[in-house]
Amino acid sequence: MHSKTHRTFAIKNMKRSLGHIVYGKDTEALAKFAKALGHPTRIAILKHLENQSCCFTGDLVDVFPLAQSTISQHLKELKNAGLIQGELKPPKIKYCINHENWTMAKTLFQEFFD
Amino acid sequence: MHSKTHRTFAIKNMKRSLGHIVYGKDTEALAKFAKALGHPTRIAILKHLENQSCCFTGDLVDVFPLAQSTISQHLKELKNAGLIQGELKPPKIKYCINHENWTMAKTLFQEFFD
DNA sequence: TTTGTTTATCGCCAATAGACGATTGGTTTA
DNA sequence: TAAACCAATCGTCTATTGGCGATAAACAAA
Repeated sequence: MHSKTHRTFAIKNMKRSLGHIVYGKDTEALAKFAKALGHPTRIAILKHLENQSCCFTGDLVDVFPLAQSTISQHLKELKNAGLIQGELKPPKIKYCINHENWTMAKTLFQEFFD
Repeated sequence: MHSKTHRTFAIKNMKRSLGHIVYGKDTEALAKFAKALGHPTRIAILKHLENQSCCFTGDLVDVFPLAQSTISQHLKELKNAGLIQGELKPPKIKYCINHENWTMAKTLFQEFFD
């Protein structure tokens, strides 16, 4: 019944995390965005995208002293968080800010900081 | 000379990360704040602090279904990021938002999102 | 001084993250 | 078809994170 990845616990120790805690939707969403922003390379990539409006993976490989696979990995995480989107522009892939989610993130941070 | 925690590399493979990349101050700062916000429990703790204005570790242990040591760890990370500060109020410790850095973070996110 | 209360730290473990090189897959162009 | 190009994915490695219980440290009160 329990997920194999989590320990069981004695009843008298209840209150301990059973798997994981569920937070409000906004809390989860904000944490997800923040996590994606929690690496300087990804911040830098996004700043670059804001200037260029769009760009290709190859451009970034030239800009940052990182392996192509590493850049690709960061782009994947930004995409998973919904902050960017990739458009097939053969033979390249054009990455742009996802403005809808960008606005959502902006609003969430705004509200959070009052 | 190199930190032991980083590989060396062949000269012909230059362009690879020598230890780590140095980004602009704002980029680093923003990533650091974002990283601290990158866990829903820490978001929830901060929201709680915003409401309460201040609180003790013990209060949080009652609010969240997490071990005292886990809460303490999250508080430590928030403190390291500068988002909160602890005031000795024996025998307890009162945690509050660090308003100076809070404002700095707010501004950085604001600027980042345009 | 001893006891109780509160919080931080330690040690451990599983899971995740971040970096790399190498390989694969898809699309053009020769 | 073959060759070239670009980006994603795979496999591996190390470091970090997040959780826990147990222990230590700090201080108040008895």
